[in-house]
Amino acid sequence: MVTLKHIAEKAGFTVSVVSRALNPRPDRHARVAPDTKARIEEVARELGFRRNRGAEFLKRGKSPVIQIFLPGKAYSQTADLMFGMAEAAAKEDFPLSFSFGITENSYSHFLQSAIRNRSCGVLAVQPVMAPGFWSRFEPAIDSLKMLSLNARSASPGHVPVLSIGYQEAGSLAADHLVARGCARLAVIGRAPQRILGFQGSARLKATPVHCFQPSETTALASWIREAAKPVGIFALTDILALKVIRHVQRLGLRVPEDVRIVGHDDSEFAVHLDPALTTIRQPYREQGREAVRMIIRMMYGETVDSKIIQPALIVRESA
Amino acid sequence: MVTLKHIAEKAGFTVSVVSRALNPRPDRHARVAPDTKARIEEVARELGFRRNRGAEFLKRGKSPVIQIFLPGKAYSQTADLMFGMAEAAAKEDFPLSFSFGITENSYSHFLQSAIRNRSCGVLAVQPVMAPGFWSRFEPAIDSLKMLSLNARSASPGHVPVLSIGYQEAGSLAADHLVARGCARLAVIGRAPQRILGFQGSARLKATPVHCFQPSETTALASWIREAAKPVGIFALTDILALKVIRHVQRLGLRVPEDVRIVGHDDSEFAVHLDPALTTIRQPYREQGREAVRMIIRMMYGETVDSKIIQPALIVRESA
DNA sequence: TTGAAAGCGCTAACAT
DNA sequence: ATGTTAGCGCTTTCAA
Repeated sequence: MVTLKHIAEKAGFTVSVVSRALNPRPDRHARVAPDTKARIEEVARELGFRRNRGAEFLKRGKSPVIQIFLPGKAYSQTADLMFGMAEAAAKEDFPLSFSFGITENSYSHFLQSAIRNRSCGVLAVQPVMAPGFWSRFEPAIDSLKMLSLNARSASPGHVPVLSIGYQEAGSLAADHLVARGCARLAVIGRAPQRILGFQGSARLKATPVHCFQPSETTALASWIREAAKPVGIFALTDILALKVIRHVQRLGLRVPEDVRIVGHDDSEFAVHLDPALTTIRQPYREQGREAVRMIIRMMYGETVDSKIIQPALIVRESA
Repeated sequence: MVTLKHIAEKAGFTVSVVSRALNPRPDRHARVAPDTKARIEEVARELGFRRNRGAEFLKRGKSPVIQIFLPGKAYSQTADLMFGMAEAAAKEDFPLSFSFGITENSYSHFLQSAIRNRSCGVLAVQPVMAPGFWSRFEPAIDSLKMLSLNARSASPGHVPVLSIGYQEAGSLAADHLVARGCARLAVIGRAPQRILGFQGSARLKATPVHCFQPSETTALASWIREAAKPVGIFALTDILALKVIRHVQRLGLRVPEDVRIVGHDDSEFAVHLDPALTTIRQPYREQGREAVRMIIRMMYGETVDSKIIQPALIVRESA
């Protein structure tokens, strides 16, 4: 429980000097001598000082708590995101508060609560919102530092976006399947961006793409039977891939000889399937870490740029 | 951003009275008149007041942040736990800080950090610790309110434990398999408590149990071939169950007619297997919620009792 | 039963 | 470049 006061006493300065020396964003009008700064930092290290974030932000009329809004459904992905966020936040002693929801309404509640709690850092996987949504929150919303994750709707003013490369995922899948000799491609599932990326890359290779809904497994089966082998399928989740593999094997066809399958998510079970699933791993954990790092910078007044984190293709046996 | 001050002004009292009226744990020496309390609570509700936890605990020389230590590995379960904790904490405006680790050493780091941060609430899935571990933290550890989750090692003094019913899980599996006519039972995987519960219940029904390591799939296969049908298998994770189903089907046997299989975890993919997996669902999410509720009570000085939360058998097609 | 006042750890004017 | 001071929102003596 070492405070600025302890450091001040030991180093022979006042608390304000110590505060300035250790402040992550020193005011240009409040400098300390280099020697002083070095000395104070040394003492702080010796004593194992960790700044009390609550007190720091209390003084600023704010809360250090980073408020986070996530979809309460998609399991492993959300979990990964949370893991990453928790890691990065713990490192800097920033507390977290998670809320879950998928509707515009629950998001609205969340924002109100963030404003009431004087939180200045907000991380959100935003639901699809009606136009005019943001006007409800003016002008309080401007006091919030926000970072949007995988944005689908427009955000107010200049809210930066940290995205996962969904289009790129589709692209990777198509390129891989074509490279493995598939002249006929299909995609099953609902995920506009991934489909877009898949179609885009397939078009470049002049390869036709058929799209199927998750429920259209029989339609997919007959398409598979008729198409020239080998055929390539991009399943938009690993669960779908699991189902497709089962169907293909029931049809008496072989994976990957006749049908090559790429999944998406790199779920825990993917490696245990037979054949082991080739799939796309999204760096959710890294996205979580980066999101927290970015929002912390924003909480200290920096501006950050939007960016996209790229996925990786994990090649196993199914394609 | 409504504070005690706003309420005080509107209700016509001083801040101290408002504080006492709204305090979750009012001192017996600091009562307010029932009318006053009612009036103040009304105003607080009207204004949508939410207590600033940071300031509240700052005054007490503590931090409101609940520090949480979890194994960084087992995915879906840990995620569920986190979901539950996050839900309960958000409801009461308590911030969270998660740390991940599995070694004694990382746990030691975590505790030191919790002490340094003046956190009074600690939730931990404790690793296995050497005897004498706790003496390193005396007497600072006593200032921490701790709740242990699924404890395996002893904790200092009277640290309560909130457990998952692992033994009960084994019990449920054995009872179900016997009720479904299995006269021969096996268990595959590593999880002492679940195995104990399984064996215990099987013994009561005078049914023999064979134990297999996760790697001993061939040994399991030959055991299956020779045993009188139907045979019952308890797979200690759903992933193992997936593998066993595959092996059984390759042997030309049918699930569940010849071999009945019960998994554990109720993973996302369990329902999509063929046949759909009968499995045991552990209430991790509820455990997370309850853990946070308990630790909050402890942070306010209440004492809580250890307890066990019971799992449920989800009957599908495989047994 | 209520009010006045001090102070938790920290930051940010303002003064020196 | 450093010191002094006030105050963030809240709890908690101490007095009335």
